[in-house]
Amino acid sequence: MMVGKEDLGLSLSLSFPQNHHSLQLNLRPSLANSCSSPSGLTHQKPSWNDASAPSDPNSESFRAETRSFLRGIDVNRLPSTVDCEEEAGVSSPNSTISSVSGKRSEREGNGDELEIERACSRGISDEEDGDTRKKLRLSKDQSAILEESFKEHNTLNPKQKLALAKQLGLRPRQVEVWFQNRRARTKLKQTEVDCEFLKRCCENLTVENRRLQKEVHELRALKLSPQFYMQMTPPTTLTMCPSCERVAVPLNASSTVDPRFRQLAQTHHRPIQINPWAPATPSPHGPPDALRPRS
DNA sequence: TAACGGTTTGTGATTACTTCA
DNA sequence: GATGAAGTAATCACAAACCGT
Repeated sequence: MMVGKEDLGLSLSLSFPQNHHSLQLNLRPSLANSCSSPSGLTHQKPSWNDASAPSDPNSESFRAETRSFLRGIDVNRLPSTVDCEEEAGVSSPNSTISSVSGKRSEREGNGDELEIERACSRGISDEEDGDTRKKLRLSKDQSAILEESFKEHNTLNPKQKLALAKQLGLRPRQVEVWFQNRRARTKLKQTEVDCEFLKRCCENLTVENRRLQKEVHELRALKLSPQFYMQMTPPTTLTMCPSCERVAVPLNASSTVDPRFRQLAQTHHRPIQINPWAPATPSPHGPPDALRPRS
């Protein structure tokens, strides 16, 4: 994780436990790729139906062609002719160059929302008319407002989306995409946190398991010794440990008790460290949100 | 120290698929 | 069961930050 860089994205809704300063997220897919998803589904299928498109959508040459094709086209070019056509339901030969393309835009492309989209688009293209525009990056203010909104509700209803878009001077689709990405990345990060938590749980349970096995061994060894029965305190003096509900031997028990047994009795009621975030020292932090019992 | 090029990270956007009313 | 809206998962592409030379 970069230190000097602002983390506007994912830090707000996540509480990191002690000793867990940062988590590295590498969302970058392998470049050589063809990486199909684990489920074997293909996600690379382009949606254009242009007859001139390369035959194998997954081939490297196809990608190269696509890239070189896109290179001359501004990805963030705001809807001018092509996009307006798309809003009207006309399909583009290359949907990736349009920020309002696809099914979603078709369903959104009506009524007030469309009006706002058009208004926003007009406004921005006026500003950036002429030269090739770089990939859009939201301003700090825009990001901050989106973050605030996300903290309040991580999904938006259409009204909220429109209002937010209007407030930020963005298209509703952009707001929607921002929220989608934000949810996805929050979830991803939470998954990593949960994974880390479970790993620590597992480690602690392994340690505890070893300790208990050792204890069983020791008890078995004592059980085999005849002295064990002779020197045992009468059952009436046994008490129950309130925490672990095992039979405990009072520390002031008869001095005639086998010292090995007494030592065992004194040591076996150590508190069991349950909190995986603090294997050595007690931590005020509990488990990650996702692992807390939900009400 | 500045400049430069390669690498890594963050993020806007798209697409295919799933879920649910 | 069919359909459409809204969501998720996976991925791409690019800008910016980082880093070694």
